[in-house]
Amino acid sequence: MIEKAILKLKARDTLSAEEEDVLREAIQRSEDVPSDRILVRPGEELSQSILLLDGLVCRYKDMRNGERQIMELHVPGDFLDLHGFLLKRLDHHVMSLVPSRVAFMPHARLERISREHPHLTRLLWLTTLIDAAIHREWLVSLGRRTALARLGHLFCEMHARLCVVGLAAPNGFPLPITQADLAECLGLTSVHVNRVLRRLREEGLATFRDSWVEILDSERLRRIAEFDPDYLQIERRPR
Amino acid sequence: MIEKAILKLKARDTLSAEEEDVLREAIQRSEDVPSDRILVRPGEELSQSILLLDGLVCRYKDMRNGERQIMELHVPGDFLDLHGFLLKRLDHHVMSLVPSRVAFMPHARLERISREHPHLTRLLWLTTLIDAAIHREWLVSLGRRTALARLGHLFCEMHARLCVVGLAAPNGFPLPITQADLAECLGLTSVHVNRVLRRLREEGLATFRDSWVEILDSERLRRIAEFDPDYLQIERRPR
DNA sequence: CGGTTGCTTGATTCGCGTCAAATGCGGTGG
DNA sequence: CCACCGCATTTGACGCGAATCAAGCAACCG
Repeated sequence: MIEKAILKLKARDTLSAEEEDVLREAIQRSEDVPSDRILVRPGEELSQSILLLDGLVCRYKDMRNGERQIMELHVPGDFLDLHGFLLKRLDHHVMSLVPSRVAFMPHARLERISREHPHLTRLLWLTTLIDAAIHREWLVSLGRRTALARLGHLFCEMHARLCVVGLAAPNGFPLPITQADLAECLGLTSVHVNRVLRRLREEGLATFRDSWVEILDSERLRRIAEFDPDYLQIERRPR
Repeated sequence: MIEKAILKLKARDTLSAEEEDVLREAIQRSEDVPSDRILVRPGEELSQSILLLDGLVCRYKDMRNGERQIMELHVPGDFLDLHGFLLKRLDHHVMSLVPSRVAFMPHARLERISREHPHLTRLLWLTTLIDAAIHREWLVSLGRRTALARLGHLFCEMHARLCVVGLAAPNGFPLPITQADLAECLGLTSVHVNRVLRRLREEGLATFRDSWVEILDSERLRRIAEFDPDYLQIERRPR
């Protein structure tokens, strides 16, 4: 059930059989959620964290005028609100973008893991550090990259992350969201995202149709987007 | 020596005398560094983490064309690269913006803390989660706020964070950086930052002169910037 | 089928960038 | 003591990238 989360951890360090068991046992139950379901609201008191088993989920903040900024797209194997274990209240929304499947881990279990399994705790901590690294890379996108590079970078990132959990093809991956959703990730409008997608297509870099991203020229796309996957920490080493 | 770090933790949870001792003992030595000194380079193998005792330090990434994006400003009491404990290599630079004083904590000590002091470990983990929360708020700034609101939000954030460690006045705080540095935080140019600072001044919201930010109308500034301090988690509660 | 949602495209506007030059000021050395 | 320099700040003129406004189209669906 939580195989993708295990894959994600094993891409960063070795995981003992015992640690794997502890994780499996900490999962309480799983549940299907429809599209556009808000899973966590800002300020809500939390007593469990949510693991994404299948689907696509985002975290976002909204502004007074109704605009949104999506801060991360979550793929299967990601914890959606592991930071809620210590923050207790989130500063943002967590929402499904497509019908998804999630599982729950009570904070009491996480607390016990933090007492009894230091190495596993460090690995969980690590996953929140990778989230922060993704935030930082998005900061660079919003602050310094052109719209074309932003889109290209997002495509490269999602491809790399989906590869880790076995959900990407060699040159493409599913991305079942609208152009408006993309705009909310990238700090743009949907109209401009549409124009930039056309340019990516016309220049033979990538296409986005029928909820699928096809990367046509990976080499050139990475160069234009200045994509360097180091920040994703996809490297097995003792942590 | 590490009083400000203690203050920072105590603003989020209670810290036992024993935990405080453990922290003090884990500090190896301290050192003065001049302005503009690079403390950590991306990719460099790390074996210790750095705590900022005094001064001002930033983390940034740079682009091929020489532009920079600053991702966080660090105030005394902050760890500069606690995430390096598990990441082992950073994806960005850490650089002093003014003459500063830092202290070092070997990763071996952190590893031991993670084995022997679960609650203290959770508090250290928490500080990295607060860094991530700051990243998220900056994402909203760069993605959705106007230049005026970005500047206002940064001023509000720095004031709140400096208050925690006792370095702010009721309506102002030291900010010894250039307008060009501000621009690199905010995804703007120094020319535009200059114009927007003028507007903040003319509208009676805030001033920035002689390395000092004076907040003239806190109420209105917060409303314009849509600043809500919840994301900084300045609240004592069990973690 | 009428209504909704997402995509596409054109015309226009505007916030911020770019380029350039002037001003101010602390530091330095003759 | 003053000429000079380097750096940060300030201001103006102009240009560009993305937003805004608006309209048309295709697919889906109850």
